Formats: sequence, C-alpha cells, structure tokens
Amino acid sequence: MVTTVEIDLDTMRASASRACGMLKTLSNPDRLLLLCQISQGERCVSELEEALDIRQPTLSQQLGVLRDEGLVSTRRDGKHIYYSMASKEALAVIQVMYDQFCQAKPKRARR
Amino acid sequence: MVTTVEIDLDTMRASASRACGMLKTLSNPDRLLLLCQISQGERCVSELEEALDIRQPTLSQQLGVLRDEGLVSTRRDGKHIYYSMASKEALAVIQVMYDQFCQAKPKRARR
DNA sequence: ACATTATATTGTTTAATAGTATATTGACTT
DNA sequence: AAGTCAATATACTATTAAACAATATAATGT
Repeated sequence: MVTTVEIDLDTMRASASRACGMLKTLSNPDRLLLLCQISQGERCVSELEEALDIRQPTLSQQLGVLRDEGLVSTRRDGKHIYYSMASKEALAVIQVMYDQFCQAKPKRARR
Repeated sequence: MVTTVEIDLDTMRASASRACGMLKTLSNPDRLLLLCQISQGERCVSELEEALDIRQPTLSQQLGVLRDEGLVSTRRDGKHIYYSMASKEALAVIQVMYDQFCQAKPKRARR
C-alpha cells in the first residue's frame, strides 16, 4: 500500500486540528481557572466571580467562549445559572494540567 | 485566616499562567504533530520533515519554538540533529491528547 | 561543494483583550 | 401587573499583538 503514509497523515492532521481547537480554548488563564473550578462541581456565575475575582463582563464573555466550544453546559435555577463540564476531553486535560502544575512536586523519589 | 482566599488565588493564578504558557505552545497543529512524533522517540529534522510534510523553514521555526519553551532538547550526530522530549509536563499532555483525540472511540459500553 | 539545519526578514492577516455601556431574565414587592 | 432589583449576557469599540507564510541567506559538518 503506497498511500498508507499520506492517508495516515491526513487523519493525523484532522485529529491535530481538533485537538488544537480545544487547546486554544484552554490557553487563557481566566478560562483555565474557570474550568478548574467547574471541574470540581457545578458553579453559578456569582460563585465563580467571587472565587476568581474576574470582572463580570469578562467572566460572562469567557464563559460564553467555553459554551460556544461545547466545553461546558448550563442549567438555570431561578436567577442563577449553573455551569458544569460538558466535555470529557476537556476534563481529562484539566485533570492533567492540575496534576502537573498544581500538585506539590516531591523532588525525591517516592518510597 | 482572613487572607486565605487571596493567597490561594495568587498561587492559582501563577499556576494557571505557567500552564497556559505550555498550552499555548501546544496550540498549533504543526507543533502538536511534531511533539506527537518526538514523544514516540528521538527524531532528526529530516525524519520529521518526511513524516509530516512540513516545509523546512517552517519546520525549523516551529522546532525553535519548542526548544525556546523547553519542551524538547537536541543532540547532534554528524550532520543530523536529533530531537527528544525534555518536559514531563508536555509529555503528559501529549499522552492525554492522543488518548482523547487519536484513539478509536467505541460508542458502546465496554464489556 | 554539498547536505542538513537554523535564522533573518518581511508582509499580511488574524484575533486576543479590556473596557464601557446596555439588554435580558427572573424574583419580589406592592 | 407594574415596578424594581439582582444576576447574567451581549454589543461595541479600540488597542495591541502576534501568528503565519514565504523567501532568502547563514552556519555547520562531511
């Protein structure tokens, strides 16, 4: 099969493109912090605002990006709107980022 | 401790900032494909060029970015320069991205 | 001299971000 | 049911940056 490499390359490029889309969405400190919170459980906007100290329009705008990209979904309860994770891919990445960048790093070997 | 929230927030912001730096570096299809290759084992530039069909200047430029960000390191062997992974954080992310975007996705429940 | 890889340069396009102002929706009061 | 307040979303604008491609050239090793 002479074409094997090219076909695989197309597939790889397609996957890389999708993967990059998600990475790009995650590549913003505010959005990353938002997902970090939401990944630990449903949060409403005012909770996020207080926890992260981000101005309301910015907050709402960034939440909008996360919604548009399908990373989160919402549920209304009275005046409040609750956000939760809607993408297992995003959840997996957030988890790894947390492990790598937010966990204590023991320099010594584990016993 | 009244200051707990603020202190934690600063720490979180710092971590988010570092994490975002890495995510941004990964947020490019060429670089992602390059890392995907390199993460499977040392590769020289011409190997990467052939495997991915990226023009030489672009290739070299993107490899430069990965070097600058400390994600890869190099080793010279004669005319060739071999690239390998230098960041366990990046390796962890690449691994997850591969699992999430490049593995077959069985729609049915696993038995 | 040739092969391999890196850098410089430039132009173009794209888009990220912040800020301010305003709109929408729901709940509560009277 | 009209009016008001709280919560959230959207619109708009300006600024800045910065990503990317393409071409040309440099550096290093054989």
